[in-house]
Amino acid sequence: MELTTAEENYLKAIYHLSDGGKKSVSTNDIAAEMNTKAASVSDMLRKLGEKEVIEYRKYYGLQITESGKRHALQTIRKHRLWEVFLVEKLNFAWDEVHEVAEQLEHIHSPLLIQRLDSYLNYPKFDPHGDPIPDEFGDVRSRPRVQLNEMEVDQTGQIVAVKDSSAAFLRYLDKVGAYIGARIKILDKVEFDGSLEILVDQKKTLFMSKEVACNILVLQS
Amino acid sequence: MELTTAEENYLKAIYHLSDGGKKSVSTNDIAAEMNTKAASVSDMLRKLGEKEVIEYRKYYGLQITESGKRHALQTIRKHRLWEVFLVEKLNFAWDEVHEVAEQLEHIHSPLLIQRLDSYLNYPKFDPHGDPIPDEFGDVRSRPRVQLNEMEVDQTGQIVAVKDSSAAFLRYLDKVGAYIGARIKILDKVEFDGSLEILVDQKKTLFMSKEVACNILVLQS
DNA sequence: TTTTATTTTTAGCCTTACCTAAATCTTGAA
DNA sequence: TTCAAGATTTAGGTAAGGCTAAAAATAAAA
Ligand SMILES: [Mn+2]
Ligand SMILES: [Mn+2]
Ligand SMILES: [Mn+2]
Ligand SMILES: [Mn+2]
Repeated sequence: MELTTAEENYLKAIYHLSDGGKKSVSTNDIAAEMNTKAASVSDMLRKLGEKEVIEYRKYYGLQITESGKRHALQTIRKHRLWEVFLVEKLNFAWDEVHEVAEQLEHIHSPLLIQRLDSYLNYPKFDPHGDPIPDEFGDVRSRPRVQLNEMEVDQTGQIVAVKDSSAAFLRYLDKVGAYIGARIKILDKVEFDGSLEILVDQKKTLFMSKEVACNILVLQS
Repeated sequence: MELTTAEENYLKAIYHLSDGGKKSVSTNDIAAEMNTKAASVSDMLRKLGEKEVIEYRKYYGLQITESGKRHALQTIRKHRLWEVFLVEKLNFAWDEVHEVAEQLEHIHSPLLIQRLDSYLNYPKFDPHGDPIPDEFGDVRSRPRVQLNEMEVDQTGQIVAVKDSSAAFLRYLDKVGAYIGARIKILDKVEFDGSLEILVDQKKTLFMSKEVACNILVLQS
C-alpha cells in the first residue's frame, strides 16, 4: 500500500513524537511538530486510521501499528541515507542536508535506495549521529545521554545532536564541537545549568544548558 | 517564481512537442503526451499563461516564453544529470533510469544540482545520448539523423535513442546496438523500410523501420 | 457533582489537479 | 457562403491537504 508524501511526513512525526511507538501522542503535539493546525491533523488521523498505519480512536489519541512503524522507519532510512550521500559524496556541510533530504526521502524506488546504501558502504549513522535503520527496519541504537545530564569529571564522546537546524550546527562548527569529539565535564554551574567542558584534551568550552541538552554523548 | 511538479511536467512536454519553441503545439497533442484529457490541459494552459511561462490565446494555441524555456531546460538538465548519476554511480541499466529521474527532476535545490554536475564531471550527454543543458540552459547539440533516413553504404555512429522505454532499450541491449557503436547500412528494403546494418565492422543486424527511426546517428 | 477550561472534532471553504459532459469556436468540405 | 466535424474551452464534480470558526467531548476545578 502506497502512502502520499503528506502521509509519510505525518507518520514520521508520529513515530518520532511517540518515541518509536512507546509514548502516546496528542493531536496538538502533531500540529506543533508539523507546523499545521489541529483540524488538519484530525482529518489526516482519520485517513491514516483507514489505511491502518495507526489505530485511531476519536478523542482518545492513537497508537502506531506495526505496518505504520515499518513505513516510518523506511522513510527515516531514506532520509538519513540521503544525508550521508550529500555529505560524503557531494561535500555538503552537515547543516545543509536536512531540507534537501526532506524532499529526497519521498522518492519511491526500492532499487534506488538499495543501490544508494551499497554505494555508501552501508553506513550505520547519518551526519548528525542518528542511526540508519537497515532494509528490514532494524535500528542499532547506542546508549546515549544528553550532555547536560552528565556530572563533573565524567567523560565521553559526542555521538549525535538532537537539533539538526543550520543555526545550531553552525554554532557547533564555530566552537569546535563535532561528532566523535572526546569530552570531559570540567565544571557545571548550579544556577543556570551551563557547563565548562574539555574537548579532545586540549580545548575548553563554555556552553549553556540549552546547547548542552541538544548534544548526545556516549559515556566512557 | 516557483512551479509545481505538475507545471514543470507540462512545460517539459510543451518544450519537447514544440521542438524547443519552434513548432506550434495543440491542446490534444499535450493531452496525448501527458496521458491526460484535453479539458485538464486547457485548465493548465490558463495557469501557465498567468505565470507567463507561455503566451496563451484561447483557441489559437500557445508559444513558450523565454522564461518558460529556462524553466523547461532546467528541468531537463536535472532529469538528465540524475540519469547519468544512476548509471555511472549506482550501476543502473540505461532502461531503468527514466522513471526514477522523472521523480528526481522535481527536487528543488540549486546547490544539489550544481554539486551533482561537478561530482559527475560536467557530463555533456545522458545515458540515452541526449545533450545535457548547462547551468545557463545552453545545449550543445550535434547534427543527428534517424537511422531509417540513411541510404545504403552510408556510415556513422549511434549517438542517441528517441525512445527511452525499457522495452526498446532492452531490445537494443539484446541485439547489441549501443550508444557509440559504428554502423554501416548494408541493405534497405523498399517494401517495409526495414534495414540490414553492419555494427562495429563485424556483426550484421536486421531491424524494422519502426526500430530504426528511434535510433539517431551522427553521419561520417 | 456541576461547571469550566482545554482539547479535539466537525462543518464549511479554498486551491491544485484531475475527470466527464456540454457548450463553443475554428476550419475544411460542400 | 454555409455547415458539420473536430478541436477546444467551460461547467460542474471529485479527492487531497490545507484553513477558520463552531460544536462537542474530555479533563480539571470548584
Ligand atoms: Mn535530517
Ligand atoms: Mn540527520
Ligand atoms: Mn529520461
Ligand atoms: Mn535520457
